[in-house]
Amino acid sequence: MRAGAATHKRAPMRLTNYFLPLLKETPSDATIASHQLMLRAGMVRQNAAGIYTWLPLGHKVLKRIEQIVREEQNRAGAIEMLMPTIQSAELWKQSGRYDAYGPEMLRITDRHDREMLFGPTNEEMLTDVFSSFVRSYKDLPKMLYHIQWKFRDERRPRFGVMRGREFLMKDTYSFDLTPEDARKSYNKMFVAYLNTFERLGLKAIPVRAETGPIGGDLSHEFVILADSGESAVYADRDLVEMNAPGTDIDFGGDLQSVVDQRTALYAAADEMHDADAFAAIPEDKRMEARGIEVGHIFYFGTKYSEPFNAKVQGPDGKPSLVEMGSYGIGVSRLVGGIIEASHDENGIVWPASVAPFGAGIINLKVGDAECDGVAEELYAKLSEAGLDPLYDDSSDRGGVKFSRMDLIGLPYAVTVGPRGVRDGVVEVKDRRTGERESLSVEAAVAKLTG
RNA sequence: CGGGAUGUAGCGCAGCCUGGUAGCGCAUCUGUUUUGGGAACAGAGGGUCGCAAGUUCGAAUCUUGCCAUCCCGACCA
Repeated sequence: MRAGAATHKRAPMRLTNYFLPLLKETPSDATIASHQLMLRAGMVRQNAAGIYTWLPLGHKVLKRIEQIVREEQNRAGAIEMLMPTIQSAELWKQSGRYDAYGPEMLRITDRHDREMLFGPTNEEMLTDVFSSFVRSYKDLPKMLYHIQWKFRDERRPRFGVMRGREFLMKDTYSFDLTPEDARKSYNKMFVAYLNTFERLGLKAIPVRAETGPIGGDLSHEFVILADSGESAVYADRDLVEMNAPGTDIDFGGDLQSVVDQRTALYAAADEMHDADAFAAIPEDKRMEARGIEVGHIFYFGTKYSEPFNAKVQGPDGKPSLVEMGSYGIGVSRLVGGIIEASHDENGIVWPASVAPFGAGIINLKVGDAECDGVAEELYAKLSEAGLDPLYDDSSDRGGVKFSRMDLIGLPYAVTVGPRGVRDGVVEVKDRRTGERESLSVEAAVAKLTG
């Protein structure tokens, strides 16, 4: 993306050339804030229950989130690839999940009447690919991931993109020789997730999750705190206030202490909640909140390596099944999740890291040579600094422009009007705080890019 | 999948009970005046009333079936 920015030139993003179909009134189908705001801000359009078209503004945010997720996976040593959306039923029969999955799986037959399905996840497929190439323990450990659309035919899709049927997900799969090594992979993802969510402007906490037949403590859900969250979360306040380890952490080093530091503190969702353990926390540290699950990591041992006979030869010459784990992040769900965690009565408040545009430029008197000149100058300088501004060059009235910028939630709005221009200033408004200040063009650019 | 509700213009809704020319607000288009927080006036366009059968001289309205969407619950990134 960085490299692309230098070579990928495009015309200035003027609102009059953009495709931003806003809604003034809230569609009656939407009941939670993120869904309402995504529809009103022209980010998505529903095509069927739980299936959405990503309009330009929503698409930009989706891609920015995806890119942050990608960068942190790469940093942790995971390797990107891409598997298909449509899978053959054969693989799923081999793992036994073709029958186990039930009606949530969208089943399709092709023209030759072969059984296919729209993948709800990719354990089978990747284990199959992996086992067909890897023979030696020397090829381990490996973490492979892809970011791909998936489909789960939910009984009841709802909450817009937060619980859609078609959704974009990042899923990583780890392959190790021993359970001890698998824990190291698990720890890498644990840390990568903390850093990822912090970069996304979110407060995400790892909560203990059900581990299934494998047992152990190697399963965590990452939840973000928001009033509209679907499940109750109980946690030690110290955990919530803890910062992410930071992207300069050494993924080649021992991460156990970093993980222990967090898992030692109480945090659980409804299903795993232990009232006694929670009561043991000092009262002022106890926190009950609502949470939205945005990530899930877990170790599942040889559950899939067994049916696919994914074995490697160890140093002792003996073949052994690979130890696996899988690690998901709901990328499209995060778009809604971030809005749930960050909005106000006027609209969305994007964290700068995922905002569709870095700033908005509002020209209050389009056609006035001086205003046009200052707005163009601002646009050029902010673009030059890589801020990717959106220039509102429409002939709408001021009030319309202001409320529109508030709705789409860009971090800053810079207003250029005849009054300010006369005095050599523009007005910079911080979307989050609402603070406004009059600054010279140079000072405004410095403030936004500094 | 159980329970509840709704489908009428792009969006939000009224009309249905009691059958008789399909309406309102916003948005859109034209014109004039406006223009620093969702402008005013004048005019215009836009609808197989979710679909299909039925009852009737006549159905948005009554009956039956189907489809779609949403809400609450149980389950999931």
